[in-house]
Amino acid sequence: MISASNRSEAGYRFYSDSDVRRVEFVKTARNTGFSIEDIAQLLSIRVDKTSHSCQEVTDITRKKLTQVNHKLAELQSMQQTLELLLESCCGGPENATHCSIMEALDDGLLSDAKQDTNMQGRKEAGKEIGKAARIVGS
Amino acid sequence: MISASNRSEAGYRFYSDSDVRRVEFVKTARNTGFSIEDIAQLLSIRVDKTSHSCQEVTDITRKKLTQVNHKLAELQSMQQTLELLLESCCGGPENATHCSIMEALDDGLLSDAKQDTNMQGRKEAGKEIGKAARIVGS
DNA sequence: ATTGACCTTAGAGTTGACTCTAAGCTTATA
DNA sequence: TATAAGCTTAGAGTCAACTCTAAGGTCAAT
Repeated sequence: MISASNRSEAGYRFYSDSDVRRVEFVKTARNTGFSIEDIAQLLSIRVDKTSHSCQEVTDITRKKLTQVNHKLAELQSMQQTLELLLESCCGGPENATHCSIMEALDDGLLSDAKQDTNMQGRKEAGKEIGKAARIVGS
Repeated sequence: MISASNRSEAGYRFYSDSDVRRVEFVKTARNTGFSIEDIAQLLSIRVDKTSHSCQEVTDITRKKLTQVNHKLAELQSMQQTLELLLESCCGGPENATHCSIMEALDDGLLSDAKQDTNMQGRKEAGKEIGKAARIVGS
């Protein structure tokens, strides 16, 4: 993606100004949140702008924005939950027998029944313990 | 982390109610954003609450919140940038020769000089192309 | 000329959290 | 009592983006 355009006799790379500009482009795109693969696409557009449309570029950008928004929603929900948990717990040196964080986790955070937000990428959050789960007393 | 407490003669797992409660605990923690490792810690507290303090629990929680907040900041910055980019580009079928997204990436998004926000986890964002980079014209 | 810093390639290892496979045994049901 | 569905273990593979290593060659400054 950032190969040098020519080499010394011994094979050392030489970077032209335009190579450097390419690298800067990559860094900027990286900072903007684009993945390596996205950037490969953007670069291939960059080297031949005339045969690519603005739409292609906005498609990539919009897709990324959608992902970012999704992740943001997840994180905001986590943030809220974590803040609530922290508010509820004394955080002191006493033992955790009645720790309200532990209790909340035990009780499935019943307050705000968020479910499966987060869960990065997992399709089905894994199947449940199968078929009524051979559950036995206690 | 979620081993069954006993087995059938043939080795099939039997899950007791308390095993199931443990699994629910894990799921809730997962939904809250805790990593597998965090959860292992929380579980070890859970099984013997008397020898762990509330502080240990809040430490784990606060650490996670810090991470979440950090990631949130990154994502918010990305979101803003991506939105700006999308606003600036026509997104039409015309070729990308003057695409303002491409231009913005070329110019390092000079508007709001964000730097190294994002860059997930990379220590130093990789060293620069070494020592003035053997740059040569063009 | 020596030398220390730096470059080259290639490949392996890491992280975190999965997902998939295979071979073979067990179970509940029809 | 067949039999399909489901369980067991163990290990390999996947994803994304690094990070590290090694062996050997090169370059620039002293």
